[in-house]
Amino acid sequence: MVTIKELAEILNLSTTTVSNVIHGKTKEVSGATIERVREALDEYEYVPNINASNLARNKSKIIGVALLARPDKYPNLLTDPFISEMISALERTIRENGYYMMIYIADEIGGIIQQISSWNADGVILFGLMGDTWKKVGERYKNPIVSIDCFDVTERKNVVNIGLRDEEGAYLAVRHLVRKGHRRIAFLSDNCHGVDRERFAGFRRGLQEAGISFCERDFLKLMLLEKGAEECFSDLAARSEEYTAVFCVSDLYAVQLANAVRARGRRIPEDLSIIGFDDSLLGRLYRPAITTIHQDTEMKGVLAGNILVQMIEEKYDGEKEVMLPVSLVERDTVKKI
Amino acid sequence: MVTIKELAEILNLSTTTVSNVIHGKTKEVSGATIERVREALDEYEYVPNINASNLARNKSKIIGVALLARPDKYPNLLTDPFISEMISALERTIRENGYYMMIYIADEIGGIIQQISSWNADGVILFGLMGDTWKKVGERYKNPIVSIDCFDVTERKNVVNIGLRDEEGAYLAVRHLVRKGHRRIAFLSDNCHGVDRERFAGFRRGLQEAGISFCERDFLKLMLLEKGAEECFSDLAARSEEYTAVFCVSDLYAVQLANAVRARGRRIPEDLSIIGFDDSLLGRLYRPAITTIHQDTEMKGVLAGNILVQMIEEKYDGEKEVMLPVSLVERDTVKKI
DNA sequence: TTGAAAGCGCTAACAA
DNA sequence: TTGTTAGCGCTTTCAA
Repeated sequence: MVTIKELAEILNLSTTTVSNVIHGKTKEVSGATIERVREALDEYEYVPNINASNLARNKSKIIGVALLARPDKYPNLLTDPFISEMISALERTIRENGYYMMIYIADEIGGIIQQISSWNADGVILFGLMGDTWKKVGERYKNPIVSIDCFDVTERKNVVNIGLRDEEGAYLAVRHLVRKGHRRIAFLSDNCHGVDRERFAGFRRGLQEAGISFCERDFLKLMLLEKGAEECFSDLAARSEEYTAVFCVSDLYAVQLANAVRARGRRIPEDLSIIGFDDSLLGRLYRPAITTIHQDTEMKGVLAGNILVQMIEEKYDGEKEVMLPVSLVERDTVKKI
Repeated sequence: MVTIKELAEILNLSTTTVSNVIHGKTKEVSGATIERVREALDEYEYVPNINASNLARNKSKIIGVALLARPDKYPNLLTDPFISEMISALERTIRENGYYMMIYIADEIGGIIQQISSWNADGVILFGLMGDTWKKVGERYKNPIVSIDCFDVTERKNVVNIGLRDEEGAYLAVRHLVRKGHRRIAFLSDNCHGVDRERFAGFRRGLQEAGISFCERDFLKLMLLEKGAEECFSDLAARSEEYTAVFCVSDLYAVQLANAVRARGRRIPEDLSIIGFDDSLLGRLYRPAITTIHQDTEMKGVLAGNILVQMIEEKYDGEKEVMLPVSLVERDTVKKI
């Protein structure tokens, strides 16, 4: 692989000149020289060494995408339809902006920051953080950050959060169920933090508005870590028989619950109504198609990518927090009773 | 961020010594010095600059994962359940081996090689190449390559392919259908290259063995690019009425076909039997669960990652081609007639 | 057991 | 319009 220096020698030019035409800074280069350099670049198949460039510029063109893997979730994070839809959009956006994506997955944020700093990533997209994890990041990483679905965002400059009206989404779901005549409604999730806390709040508000009381057992909690997914859902399917409807915090869960319920010989939605969240590919393709709260997952990725690039290039002047809208998508898993 | 040089000054040592203890080359360093350096590393929160290290070592610890995006497929490659399962396994394997994954997606291989060379990736995983695309890569990229599902692999050293008994898989599928009494069987795919060519061959062999003739119209060809997915599948669902069973080259397609068929008021498997390929999450969660040809997608990713790392570290002494087995998974979309 | 110094390939301030 | 040169932070050979 030729280097700029070698090229310069071959052409009897300085590295500066060669470097300049490579980068299109040709205002002060004569047409003839440009031509000569271009030809040589082509002939010798010059390929820039990004590491060297990064080192010299103290930039990297890398956008780190950090996913916090909660061990109680599925081990294959990228397999989750919601995550993969978002990552896919993110990847495309990053690439189209001329940056490179590097994915970091770990179960604690410290290691991630380490690696991101090591690579000198120009910016970071953070996903799945919750609580005070924030502080650690803010202290140790000084480049722009876009977080997705985070809360309690710090006041730090250079941090933008892309969120969703989670509370409203869950509220809409419950309201829909209530309007369809349901009053015995359960909430299904694996935790009560982050977005799920918001969704739970919206769920409660929906019940309250309808004058329905809530007690702890109405929270169908998934213990994915302790038992397998299979058993978990089977247990909850049994418990769900006390209800006429259950609100699930994701389409993935909705589908799995539906299967477990059907495995017990009950029908969806005749015997149990189910409503999901996300409007992911899985829920759309499943039959009966999952009634759900739509969020524009792709938009989340695109926005996150674009905003981060703008921040990196110091062109961003939008809000510190962007809240994406939600909407109800009526499909086939909610029955009027 | 402290640098090694600064640390060396602070400690009144040379950069060599500091670097040595950082890398555990402590055979020739006194215990006291080791202690002092370690403490300083900690106190000043030293973070290595990987770019500088890469430049000096002429290595990168980057494994490039190149996906060729065929424009006639879905735009969001990572959204395909099969791809995302594999990438997920790959990511984990790469990470566990101490490497970093960089994804490159493009619709032509030239650009991908460029970028991979630019980053000086230690090795590459190639996915979805077909035909002579191979040659280009072999000529221009000299580090180890692991390809997944490729054919006509070059004789070049340093190239290993992870394949699948695709032909056998399709054959098993057809044999299963035949044993269940089916004789009017269609083949559904979007193309006839790469793995799909093999699967088609296995399909033909299965028919032949059963003394069933094949004519061109039995190839249900998806034209995803020209029309939307919706319309495509709707068309093919109509055409499928001439058959009692169709073999789909992926579970994703199987599910979509099933939906289109059901949208026409026909039932699966009562009116049409469907068999898929991959055994992906989607097919497992769908109801009726898709009868399919299992391939160990996760294993593909894990193997690809591990073998590539071994090649990079010059420890690989296995075959140039690894063929993973397939098996039939009977679920609920094939009826005996 | 420790250190000096060259060099990895590129950028950019400055000089000519 | 073009060239000189000093880094960027780290590794590694060779010398002390």
